[in-house]
Amino acid sequence: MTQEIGRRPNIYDVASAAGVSKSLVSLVLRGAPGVSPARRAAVEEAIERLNYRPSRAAATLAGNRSRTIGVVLDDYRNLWFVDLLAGLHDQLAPLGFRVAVADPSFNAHLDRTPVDGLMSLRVDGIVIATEPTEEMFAAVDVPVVVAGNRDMAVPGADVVANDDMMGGRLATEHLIGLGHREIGHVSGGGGAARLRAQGYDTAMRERGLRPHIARGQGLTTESDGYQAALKLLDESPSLTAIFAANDTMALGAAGAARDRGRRIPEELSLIGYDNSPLASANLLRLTTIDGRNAEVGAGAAKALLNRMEDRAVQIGTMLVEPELVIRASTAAL
Amino acid sequence: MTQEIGRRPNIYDVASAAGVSKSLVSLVLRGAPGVSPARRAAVEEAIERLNYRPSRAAATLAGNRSRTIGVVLDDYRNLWFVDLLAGLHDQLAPLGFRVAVADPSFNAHLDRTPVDGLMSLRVDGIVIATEPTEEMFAAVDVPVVVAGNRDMAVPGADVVANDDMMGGRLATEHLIGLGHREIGHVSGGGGAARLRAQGYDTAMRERGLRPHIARGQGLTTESDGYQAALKLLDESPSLTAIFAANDTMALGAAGAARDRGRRIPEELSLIGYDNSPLASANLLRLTTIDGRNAEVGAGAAKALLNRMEDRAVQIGTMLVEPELVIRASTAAL
DNA sequence: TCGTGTTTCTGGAGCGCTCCATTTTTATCC
DNA sequence: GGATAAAAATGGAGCGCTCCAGAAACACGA
Repeated sequence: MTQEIGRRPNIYDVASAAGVSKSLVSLVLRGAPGVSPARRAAVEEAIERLNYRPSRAAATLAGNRSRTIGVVLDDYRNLWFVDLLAGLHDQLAPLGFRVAVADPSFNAHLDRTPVDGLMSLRVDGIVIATEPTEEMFAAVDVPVVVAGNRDMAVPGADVVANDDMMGGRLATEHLIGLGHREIGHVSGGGGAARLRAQGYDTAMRERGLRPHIARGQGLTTESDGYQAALKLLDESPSLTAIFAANDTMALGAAGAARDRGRRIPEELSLIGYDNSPLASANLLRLTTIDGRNAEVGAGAAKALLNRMEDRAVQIGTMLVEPELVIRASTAAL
Repeated sequence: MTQEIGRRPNIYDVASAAGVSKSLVSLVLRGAPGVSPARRAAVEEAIERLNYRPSRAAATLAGNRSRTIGVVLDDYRNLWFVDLLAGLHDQLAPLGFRVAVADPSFNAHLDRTPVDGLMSLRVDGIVIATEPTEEMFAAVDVPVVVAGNRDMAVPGADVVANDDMMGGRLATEHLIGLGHREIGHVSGGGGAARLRAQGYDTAMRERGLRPHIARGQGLTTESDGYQAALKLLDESPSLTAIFAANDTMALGAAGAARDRGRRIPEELSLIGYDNSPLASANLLRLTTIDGRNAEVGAGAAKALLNRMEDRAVQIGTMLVEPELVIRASTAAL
């Protein structure tokens, strides 16, 4: 036994324990074809016996790639990303790729942007699931796709998103179809919110209805939704329905409705956006727009994979069609 | 210019651009003392000019440590982890450590447990913020702390958690103090829930009150809370208050109360646990127990740091005192 | 001016893998 | 059975850093 105690086993330890070369161990590790079943079994047995865990650092360094896709999130509290990650994961994991999320309150002491952190990890691709900024793209030479936001036309970066404008229209037309005419919109900061508002605005004007939009102080949090909805209800008491730019803001709007004594859906219809876990909560049973984030995630994965094979291929912008999910927060007037 | 195009700059490129040795660049990178200001500036300028991003893979491999702490989460939908991460981050980031979260729906294709993935990353420590299982500890030779769960007495692993039993008692005593006598408890799976139930049970029995505990089908989700609360309300209509094992289940319980026509807090007081972002939502204004997860995170970070310096030091179990946060979901009987 | 101590800087070795060219083994056919 | 092709296995080079021992530069008192 040449292995000293206290040292983590490496690929050579496994090789000698299995009676093969380190290269063969490497092949087994990567699931390469063309390894005889007998040797493969011997290597796997040795791995198990030694409790060997390959060093990703060494693999990344030697292979000049990490087989990891980085995801930049914005806020854990807004749960729209959960399905996005699931969609990414489902596509990527079978191909041996890992998904690494960059902490939203990212390691600012060490990097200027979350993307820096991912680049120093040598990720093979990046999904940006937050408002993109110019500086994020500064030092990136791997495929990038922006998910869920069509705001920024980044040369060379694909965009996969749900069609927010269509979703805004869908939500609004659902309410109009239920007989509502006085419909308010609770909006927030950011590109997706802007497009949703635009869809709302178009749908309203097409029917000759007057849009009422209130925007919260901050971005798209519950309290922003609460404040904006309060404003809407106070300034336009004749409103019979509210479309909120996302489910979290819809939760805020539901609070505002309760505080103004407006029962949902009897006295006020409410529709959200994202079909997040929150929307299915029994207290809300929120009618919402499902942006089909799992499919957005899957699309982002495919875009990345395409571009990793061939940098020239570009899908440009891919839009996923959103769907109306009717629950109990909207009712006929 | 010796740097070929198309290749990422490495430490040698920076060194020659700055007219120093690679070792000096390494020192600057790590913020080491004893580098003259002039050289430091030259190196930083070169880094900037070349858009250099150090390879963490190489640094990890060479240094035999990643300066990263891994966190194992269970479910992104249950937001109690948000403050925990913040607490960890605040302690660790100033010391140059990164925080890496292991995806809950972890890369099962590649690892047997989320911990495997972190070990192959060569993290310097691990925080387990989910139900620990035996196999998680199998191949781990770095400091581990279990956060938020006291269930498992793992030899050699510190435990930092809020005092769930005390919290359960606090919640129950708050309700008793408001005059409630018929108090139900909505519980869930997992060790923390068990302790909270125990605190509830003790507080009830001490006052000679009969405990009513309902447990959902699954673990601790909204729908588990909904079902359990429905059962409670239907089987014991005389209940005037419900203590839910966490805020997510309390959301479910609020739904059940609404569906049974019990207004909160007029006809039913409701108290949750965790003081998650959900609890402060205007619709709920949920009275809850704040487990002070940021402090739990900070404590976990300190425990890890201690043990990284000296493997023998052990804090054992550290309990953070929970606090009652009174909002609007509980009222005097 | 020179020695001595201190601060600053440097080159070499090596971390644990992957990739590639090459060698060895096995299978196939005449 | 031997030549040839295909499959399986191997050794060496090198990825980009950190760490360490030692060299160079500098400071200062005798």
